[in-house]
Amino acid sequence: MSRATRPRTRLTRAEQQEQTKARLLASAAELFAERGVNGASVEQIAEHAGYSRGAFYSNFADKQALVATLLMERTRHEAEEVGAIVLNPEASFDERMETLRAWHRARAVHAREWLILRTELWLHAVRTADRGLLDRIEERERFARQMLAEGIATAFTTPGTEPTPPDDPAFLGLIMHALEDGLLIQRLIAPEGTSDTVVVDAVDLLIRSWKALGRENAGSSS
Amino acid sequence: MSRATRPRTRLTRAEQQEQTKARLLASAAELFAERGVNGASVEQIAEHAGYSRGAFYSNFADKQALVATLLMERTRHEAEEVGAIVLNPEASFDERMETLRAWHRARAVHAREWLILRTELWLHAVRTADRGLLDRIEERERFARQMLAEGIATAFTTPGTEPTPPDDPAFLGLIMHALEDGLLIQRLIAPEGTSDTVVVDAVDLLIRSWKALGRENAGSSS
DNA sequence: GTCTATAAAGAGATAGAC
DNA sequence: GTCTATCTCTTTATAGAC
Repeated sequence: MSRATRPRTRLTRAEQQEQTKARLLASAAELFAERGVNGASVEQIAEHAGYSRGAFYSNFADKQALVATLLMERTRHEAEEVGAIVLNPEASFDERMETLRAWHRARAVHAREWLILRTELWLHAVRTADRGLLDRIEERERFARQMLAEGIATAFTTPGTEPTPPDDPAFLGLIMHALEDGLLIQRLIAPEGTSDTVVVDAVDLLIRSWKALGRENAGSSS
Repeated sequence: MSRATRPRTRLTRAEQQEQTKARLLASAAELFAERGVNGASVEQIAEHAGYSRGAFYSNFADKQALVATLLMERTRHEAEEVGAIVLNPEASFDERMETLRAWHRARAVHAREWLILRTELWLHAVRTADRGLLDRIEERERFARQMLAEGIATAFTTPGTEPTPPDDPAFLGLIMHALEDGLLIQRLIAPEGTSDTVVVDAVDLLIRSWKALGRENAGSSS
């Protein structure tokens, strides 16, 4: 059995298949961003990953299965990373926010591709009305909103200045999250007037504005 | 000549062709929203409009030409309508805003389809890197931002309360516009926590927040 | 101006060799 | 597990009838 002769230098069967699967997924992500889910054929995905159509079909039942896997993998991966940062109990709020900003900066390199891919995927999920896909997406969006809501709530309590946000934190988190995506889209399709710091600039302005409104509300009610 | 016998009751040749073209465009808009630009075939578009493939190709050079026409037609139409409302010199600011809100309410019925179609079209333009299409889209976005910027600026001068918005009106307009789209997307893919008045609620909160911040800035600088 | 028929290319998916 | 060959269906686009 040739497998026993080199147990470490080469990948095991299972590892190699995982590698093939991962390469196909990465290839699909690239091509989906570039040509859309419908615009990228199975042959192109396989070839771009260095395989043939046969390899594709021995790793995924069909094209739809690959789309589902890609969406779930990316969503879970992202949620885990952001979750690990934001929920880290050993870091202060400021430290966590700084780490999160760094994470966003690192991601910004592929912001365009990631935004297009994400858009392509939700569009695909909405169109196919696939409940499994839609549930995953919904979960991701709720998670993002909630993280932002908690961050905002913390921003209002930490400095010991104003005790009350001017509205439900969940609503403020929703606004922040929606704004981020909206700004990234604007930056993609109408870049004029959008610096590369628009998102953080906008977030900063909103926090300051809400603090001002919070102070006014507190003042008038006391 | 049978044409001369009923000069009014039936459409002229040119009118009929315009009607065919319009029907094909409407059909394409529906199917694009439903299945994506790549997912809707020429045959499906033609058949759904009540024609055959032949009729399609005698009205459009190819599929790409239809996409371009659709995008330009919708963009121009929308800009004209909104422009006519917002730039109406005979109406007061409040009247114009009320008319605009009514326009948005009327559109809300097809909000889902319109959002998906718009997303599908910008995605298609970005992917094909078609400069003509991209320029049209960019124009539309700039126009929307500018209208909002003017509306916000007016909101700060009309009541005679605070003279200065807390930031460049163009930036505030960008935020409002991005936020609108972002919220509509959130409402589509993760409706939980988004009432059917989220957009107007968010806009209202932001205006109030910016006014509060503007008052603070004015107070501290005087 | 619109329809029917058809050409030519590309898609998804399967079967069998290795 | 991956490749090559192949089947079948759909696609875009054109040509010629009416």
